Amino acid sequence: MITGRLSQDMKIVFMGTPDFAASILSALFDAGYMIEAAVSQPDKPVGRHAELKPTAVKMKAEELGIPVLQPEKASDPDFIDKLKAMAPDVIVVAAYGKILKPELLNIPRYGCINVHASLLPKWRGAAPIQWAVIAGDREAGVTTMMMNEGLDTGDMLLKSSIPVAEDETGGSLFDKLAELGSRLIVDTLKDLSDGSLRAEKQDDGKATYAPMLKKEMGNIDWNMPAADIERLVRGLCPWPGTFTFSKGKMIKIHKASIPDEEKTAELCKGRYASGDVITEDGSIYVICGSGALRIDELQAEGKKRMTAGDYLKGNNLDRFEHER
RNA sequence: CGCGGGGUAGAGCAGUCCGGUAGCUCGUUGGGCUCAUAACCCAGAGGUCGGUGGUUCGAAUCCGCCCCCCGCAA
Repeated sequence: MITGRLSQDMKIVFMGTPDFAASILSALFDAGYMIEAAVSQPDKPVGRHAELKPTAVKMKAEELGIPVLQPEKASDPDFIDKLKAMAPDVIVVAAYGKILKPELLNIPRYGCINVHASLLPKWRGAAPIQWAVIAGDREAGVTTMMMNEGLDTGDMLLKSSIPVAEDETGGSLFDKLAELGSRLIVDTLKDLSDGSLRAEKQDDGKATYAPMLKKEMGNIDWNMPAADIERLVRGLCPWPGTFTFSKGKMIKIHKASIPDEEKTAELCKGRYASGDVITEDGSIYVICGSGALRIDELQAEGKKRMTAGDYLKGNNLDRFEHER
């Protein structure tokens, strides 16, 4: 493994917040880059007793001995001054979570490079990974780009893709893309120092958007086709999760699958309405707008996650509702 | 001090309000029936009822404190 001296001498400032970003930071460190500072969102109260929890990037940076900055606003004058004083050659941004102004984008000599977890221009925005799963994309990937003022609209540098597995979840794809992105950013910086990097404009006409995930998105509408619901369950797993209601109580759906055609035909033969539940032999089947869904793992209020079989040993179900 | 649910047999639950032999379903063990079975029938094993202190003749149950798990909200 040969890393050019020039690249190792590049001064980098990193900006990012969640796990995905922490992986990227880790990769840069392992590749031997000088990281002047890691910028992350302020700690937020999290958990059952509203304790302050450091971001994934902050924890990783502290572990690696990299100074951490957590400005309330990325446009904060003091913060901008500090960045300027560091005189970074490049700023690497991964899921930082805030729009960056030109004032900041123009600080580094080579500009700001973003690692985005989609094959741009597809899935611009906050939650590209989950949307790829929800939409049933056959392939997903990561793209590095030169940042501009828009939302993931910058010129693309390198791109890398992988197939989406049949049983892919938001979480599993997240892990794969974090790995892929880690390699891609290192390659990108290497090409940058080689001078072999070429930027390519995005085709705005083909752009799609991946808006931030909201809890409410996980409220299952049983009138939807079973296949769509199954993808939604996978895409929103493990966060924010999908759920439904039974007898006024919320039930989380952790894992679901599509029964084979024979089973589906048998289930849909009866006079059932969307949301009706059929239980047999330790399995839970729900009638959907079209087809039926088998619930494999679920969780009742105040209870732990369990298999359908375990749940049925002490509970019964007749219907799932869209509202409490 | 954000709101709330829960901890009872290997698993999932009931019983707690109104103290009085610890129960259900599944699993498990042995036996039976059957051409056969994951099906059916019979029998059995398996619990210091999260911990601890108190009230009581008597506590899973009532009261105090502690530990652990989980949902909501942020």
